[in-house]
Amino acid sequence: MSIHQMAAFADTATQLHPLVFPSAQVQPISLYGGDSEIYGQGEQAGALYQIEFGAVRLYRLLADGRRQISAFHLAGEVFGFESGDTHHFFAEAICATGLRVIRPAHGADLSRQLLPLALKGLVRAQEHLLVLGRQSALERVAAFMLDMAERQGGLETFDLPMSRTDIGDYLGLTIETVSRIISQLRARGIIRLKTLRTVELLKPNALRDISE
Amino acid sequence: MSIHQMAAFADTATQLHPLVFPSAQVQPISLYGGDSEIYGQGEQAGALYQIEFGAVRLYRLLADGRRQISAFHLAGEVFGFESGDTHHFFAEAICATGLRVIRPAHGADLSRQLLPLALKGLVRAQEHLLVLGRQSALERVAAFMLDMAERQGGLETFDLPMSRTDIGDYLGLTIETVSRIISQLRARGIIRLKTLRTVELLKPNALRDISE
DNA sequence: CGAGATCTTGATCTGACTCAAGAGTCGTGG
DNA sequence: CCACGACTCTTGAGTCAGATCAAGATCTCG
Repeated sequence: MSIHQMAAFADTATQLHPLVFPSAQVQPISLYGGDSEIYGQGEQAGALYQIEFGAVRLYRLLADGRRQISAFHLAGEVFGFESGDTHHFFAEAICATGLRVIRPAHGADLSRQLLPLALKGLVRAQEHLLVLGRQSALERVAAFMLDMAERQGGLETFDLPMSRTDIGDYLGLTIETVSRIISQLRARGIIRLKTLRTVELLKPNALRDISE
Repeated sequence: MSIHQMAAFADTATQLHPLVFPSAQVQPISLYGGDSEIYGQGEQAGALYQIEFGAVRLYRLLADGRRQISAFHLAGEVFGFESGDTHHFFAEAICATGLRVIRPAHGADLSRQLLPLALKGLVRAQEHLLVLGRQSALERVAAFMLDMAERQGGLETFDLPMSRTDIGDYLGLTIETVSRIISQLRARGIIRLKTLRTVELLKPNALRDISE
């Protein structure tokens, strides 16, 4: 999608999962190209971001460049809330992405709205700990495919907006291992790739069996 | 500590980090022996728990028994808040533990008090994702030792209330690997074990170098 | 002091990583 | 519309960190 197409789309975009933020200033949609930074670790926090279209990765880096993506966020989801007043992570658009920026009015109390989001994120992160700590490469990729399918409406065909490198950095695997496992799932007739980034689930239950 | 000693201590225990929960019923301290369940996955949630003394593990299980401890909680900390109305994890006392149970009054809104705790937990969990996804066994154990030391006041000597098995299930390692790494840190003069569960940091900066 | 649990150490194995080519895909410009 | 070039993805061969299997050693507590 070109920047021009993005701008045209943004004009007509509707708020997918409307959030009621009283006494907060909801700005028009900001556009981000692929691989562009939304905020960086250490930056001043404060705004919230709701994804209108596109996808976002949140990640941390080690000094030597090792990267762990802690979460992907898709259309409709909200991110950007922090503990303390600075960001603990990097946020980047994965592909062409439109964000609705919400800047709470000074002194406004959004805890009622944010608590459910924070708790949801906490459960998600803790479940991901189980994947990274205790599951095999095959189990990780299977669980990832199911998660992406469910978050895109549960259809049998869905997109992977992110690269194999991103998937590896999310699952704690190398790009080669991710690729090998995808090939294996393909060879076993469990998934089919319509394109490199479009997956068709042929046997979703086989994936469920694998990921336990 | 026997149950009698626990009871005697509980009578005089003070609330370490008092939380103000208006319109919530704060009950007397409940006592738990080592390895006793506080709540289970799927149980009705609702109460909050503040640790007066002792330590707690939160964990999830896979069908075949693999376990991932998502967090340890020490004296003064609060746990038990959930997304939705059922628990997503198991909570167990690690050793003799006293808990102050807080049951919010029906309809009470604690989001203002809980949001900072949930956000803190979220950052903690996401940082732990980096450890599990991208760090070596040596880096994991080093980071764990530093974390435990800091959370017990930053002294050079601190306790490990949990077993090697617990540490392994928290760090995504086997008990043998944890033991080997501890032996290696000992051989390098970085730590000393006063007892099996009491660690003395001889070179905390060496640990910091290892864990980056 | 003794028995069971917990922890340590050794030997071997293996799943995932690393290094190294190739193949495929996609956007660009002629 | 096609051809080029760069990037992403796949596949193969060899290696290694951590798992597994198997004893021992040490600790704890009755």
